[in-house]
Amino acid sequence: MGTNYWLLKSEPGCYSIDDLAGEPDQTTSWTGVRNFQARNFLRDQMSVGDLAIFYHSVTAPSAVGVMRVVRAGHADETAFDPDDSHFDPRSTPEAPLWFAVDVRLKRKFATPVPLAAMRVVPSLSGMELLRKGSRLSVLPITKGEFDTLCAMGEAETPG
DNA sequence: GCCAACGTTGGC
DNA sequence: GCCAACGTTGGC
Repeated sequence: MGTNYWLLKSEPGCYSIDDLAGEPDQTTSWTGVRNFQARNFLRDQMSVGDLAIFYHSVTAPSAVGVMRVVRAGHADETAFDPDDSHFDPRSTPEAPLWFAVDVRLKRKFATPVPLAAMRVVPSLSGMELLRKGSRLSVLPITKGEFDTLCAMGEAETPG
């Protein structure tokens, strides 16, 4: 099975690409996802070696870099912690409800790719991200979409 | 099983 | 700050 491509959302006020860059090994567990469709992607579809776009939502919505999946789906430990804001008593170590993958920063884009810039690129028009009301925080993208976003992110700043 | 109410997400 | 869209919950 080949490499799959993903887009992972985070509000930078909660966890940004610079937070990831500051982690040991620039690696973290992508925790806190509490949506069943996104959970299914994390648990069932993401494999070691898959590549993912890091997307900042809400504040200056934009694609900001690339990550590699370094550990496949496993229980999201934050669901077990009553002091964590993502605590969910329905999830237990014996029968986890929520899952995470581990990701390592591959590179931060030279230039963030704003959502508005994506909207005007025809080859990106199929992305779920661009659909009005799209709220899925883990979503598959195609290799073509991934490559296009990378090219835009590494392009020289105009002017 | 339906559906209204509610809370959350997220662009603008 | 506003509001549209969505997922979840809970009454019936």
